[in-house]
Amino acid sequence: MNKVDKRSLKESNIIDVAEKVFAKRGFDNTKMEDIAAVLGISKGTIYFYFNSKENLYMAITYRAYEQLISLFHRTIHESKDLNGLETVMNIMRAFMDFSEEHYIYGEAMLNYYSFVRTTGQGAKLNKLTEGMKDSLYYQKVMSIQGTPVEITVKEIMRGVEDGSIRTGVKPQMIYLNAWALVIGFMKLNDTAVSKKQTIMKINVQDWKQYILEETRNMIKS
Amino acid sequence: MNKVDKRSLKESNIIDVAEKVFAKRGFDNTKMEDIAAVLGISKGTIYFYFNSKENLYMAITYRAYEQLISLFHRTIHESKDLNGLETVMNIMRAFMDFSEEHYIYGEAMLNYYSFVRTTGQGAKLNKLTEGMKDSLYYQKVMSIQGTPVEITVKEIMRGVEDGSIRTGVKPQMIYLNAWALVIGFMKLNDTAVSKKQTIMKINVQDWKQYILEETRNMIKS
Amino acid sequence: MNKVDKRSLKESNIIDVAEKVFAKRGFDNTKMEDIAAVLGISKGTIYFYFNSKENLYMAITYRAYEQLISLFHRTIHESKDLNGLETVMNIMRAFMDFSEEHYIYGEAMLNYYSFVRTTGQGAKLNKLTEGMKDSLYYQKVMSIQGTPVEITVKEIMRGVEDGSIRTGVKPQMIYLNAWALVIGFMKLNDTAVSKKQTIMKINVQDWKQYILEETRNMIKS
Amino acid sequence: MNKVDKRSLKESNIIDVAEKVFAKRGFDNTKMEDIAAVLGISKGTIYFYFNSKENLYMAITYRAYEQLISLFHRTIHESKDLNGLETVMNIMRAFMDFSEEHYIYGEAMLNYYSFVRTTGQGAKLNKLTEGMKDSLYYQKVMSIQGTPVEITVKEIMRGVEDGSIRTGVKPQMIYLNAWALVIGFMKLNDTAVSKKQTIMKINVQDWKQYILEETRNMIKS
DNA sequence: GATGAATGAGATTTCATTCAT
DNA sequence: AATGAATGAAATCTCATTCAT
Repeated sequence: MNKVDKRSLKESNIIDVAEKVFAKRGFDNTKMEDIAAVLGISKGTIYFYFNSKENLYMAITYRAYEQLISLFHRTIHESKDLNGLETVMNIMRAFMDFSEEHYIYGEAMLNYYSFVRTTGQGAKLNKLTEGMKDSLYYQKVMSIQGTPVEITVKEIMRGVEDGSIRTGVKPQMIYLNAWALVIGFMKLNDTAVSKKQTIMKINVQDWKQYILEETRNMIKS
Repeated sequence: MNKVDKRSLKESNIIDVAEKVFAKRGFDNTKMEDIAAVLGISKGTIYFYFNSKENLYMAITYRAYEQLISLFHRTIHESKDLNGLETVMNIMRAFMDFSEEHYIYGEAMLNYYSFVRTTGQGAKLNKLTEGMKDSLYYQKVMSIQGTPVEITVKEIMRGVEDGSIRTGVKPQMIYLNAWALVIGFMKLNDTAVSKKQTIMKINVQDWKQYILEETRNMIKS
Repeated sequence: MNKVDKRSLKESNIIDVAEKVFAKRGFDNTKMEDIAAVLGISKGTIYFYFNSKENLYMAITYRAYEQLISLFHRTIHESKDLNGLETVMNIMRAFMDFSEEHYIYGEAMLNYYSFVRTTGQGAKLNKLTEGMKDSLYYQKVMSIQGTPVEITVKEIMRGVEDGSIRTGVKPQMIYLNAWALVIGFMKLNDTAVSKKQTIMKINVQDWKQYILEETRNMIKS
Repeated sequence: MNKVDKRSLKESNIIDVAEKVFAKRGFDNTKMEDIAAVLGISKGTIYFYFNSKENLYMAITYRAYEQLISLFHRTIHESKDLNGLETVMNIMRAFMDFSEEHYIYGEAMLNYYSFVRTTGQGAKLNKLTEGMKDSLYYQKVMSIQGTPVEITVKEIMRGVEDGSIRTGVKPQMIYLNAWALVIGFMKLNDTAVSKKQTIMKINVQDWKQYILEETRNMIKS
């Protein structure tokens, strides 16, 4: 294994662990020490690979986007024989599963999105600070952050063209709404800690099913 | 003014300010000092009225629920001549406006809900710690936290009875879904900091309108 | 004793100690902890009074200038019956004694001077950083830092007028030269640590005497 | 090129760069990494050639003395037809130019001198620690550190003998005084960073001239 | 009731140095 | 010889909380 591979393998290992620890304790309540301890290495080593806690978090964010994008691509590929509506529904189902499985990814992407949208307000409102913008990972995320919408919007438009999705609603609106639903589902379900099966006496899987069905009704032509 | 009134007036003043400061900077990034400074009093005084930062936050949470409940009651009262569907839609609209106006309340209620639901998992994901459960405000919130669902569910059932709302979906499911949508709207819109008018090229008010319309379609009979 | 007095007394106590510790170990090698330990208080308390290590150092610098100025004033006052030359010589002798007694003051003033003169070069070359400029003490020092030269120059001019000091050399040049000599004397003698009586087989007090005599020869008319 | 030559060439390269970096940022603010980066090599390599940061600094100190000595020798050689006074003045001028050109050398020599003179006081005022004394470079510097004085003193004595320099002042005193002036000039001018032309409204080159003239007056017979 | 001084337990980050390869 | 990953011992600074007055 060459140096580059070795390095990125190690980085990857660190992210693997950091992900879990951040997911369990939250960003502010996680100490670099905690992550290092789980890894069995020293704090210094983490700083050798990532230059700050924020940057490490940003690396996770990058991975979140990468994985989401690849998930979307895979889903689209697998749905290539289906019409636009079915494809979009498959994407949304995949998105929900993804959020359930990787709470931290959902969080990270939301965080990034808010940060970018509200930045320049001065203070440190987010876990992210202005200085973050110089980080390499920040840049990398910036470059791919728009992809999920783009590719989904494309499928929505395909659905409109093939007549499976209704006209009159902007594709972005559909995406936004779906994302909001995923976020609300994730937050109320709080998949970070609990694997509780019910919420307000409603079975979580039933709810998920309901969300998908209603979304379908909402967008189908 | 008697002692009790004087005390609760002062408490109220502190909450007023704390609310704004927490809303602007977030819980972790807000120092007790910051709040004291805005109030023009000393940190010690805040501790005299509230015993900890968490408890102060819990007081805000309590107020959030109080206000939401009173808003729901008021809305129901004003809709007493309308059918169930219209009433429920008015409640939801009120909820969305409320979240837009008081981001921190939305946050606080969500936080509380997650905490209660996931507690005992050992994690300190939430801002709230186990010790919090002994707090007076925690107890107070506990006692009213179920009210918004309850009264909304009642209206949904009225709608089912009067034929304006479709049958076959549990009222709780409807509430849950609406709440999820409100949360997603609030988080993506991030009304804490920005007053941006658009998001992903979508006009925020249009989106709100769309959410309400679609929710109506989803639940009407 | 009122609050203000109490506070400034405490500040003064801290400076007293910090001065000695910085003098003994140097700025970089002194930990805030060291100073706190000698004072028998906690680090936090020092940060309560001074906001940073740099600012504490700046407070010492301010005191250095204050004391030097008051020394110069006192010397001038005591020399009011003497001619300009004698007065200037008394000032210089006082300056040398001052540097011998308070090495750290000499250092601090030199540091400040260099910082101001060379600032804007970007990097952290000095113990002082750019951020320092916002510090209250920095401002205070800025406002009095020119005084020693000014009042000395005035006496030099008096000497020129009363015929005791030669013409043809700018008063600032005389001051600069004297200061350089004081610095060189201080640095080679290194009065921070040693109380050695000789240097290169030369008796330190003889050397001091020599410096003063030669300076007199240099400037007398 | 044999091994020894190759090694010392490499060492020399490292010193070349280290010199500049230390000069620009100061000892404490310079990281080994910085030096390695400029050299385009790894930190490990620097440690292969020098055993510690201090030792590297000591190597610079050694070079400083070497170069100063060779400069003095050269100057004396070139002044062999002049009398003692002129020779001594040429030495001093050379010394001043040297300090202006290589601030770090002036610093390093002063540092070493202070360290040797004040050592055993327990303090860690200096950049140098007690452990340093075992270093090879420390020993090497020790062996030549007295040379500049010695050879200058010899010229001063020649001046006394040929009648160009006044009697009654110990040659060491003259050297000490000149060195002090060079140090003061260097520190106030702070030639490490600024190339400012004036200081306190005095033109730096005029001041240098003044220092030399006055020194001449001080020592000539 | 109110103040603000004091605390102390961290948290992030830095960096000289070591060492396996 | 050279590398660069890894360490670990600090050091600065923060802030919720306490408490004497």
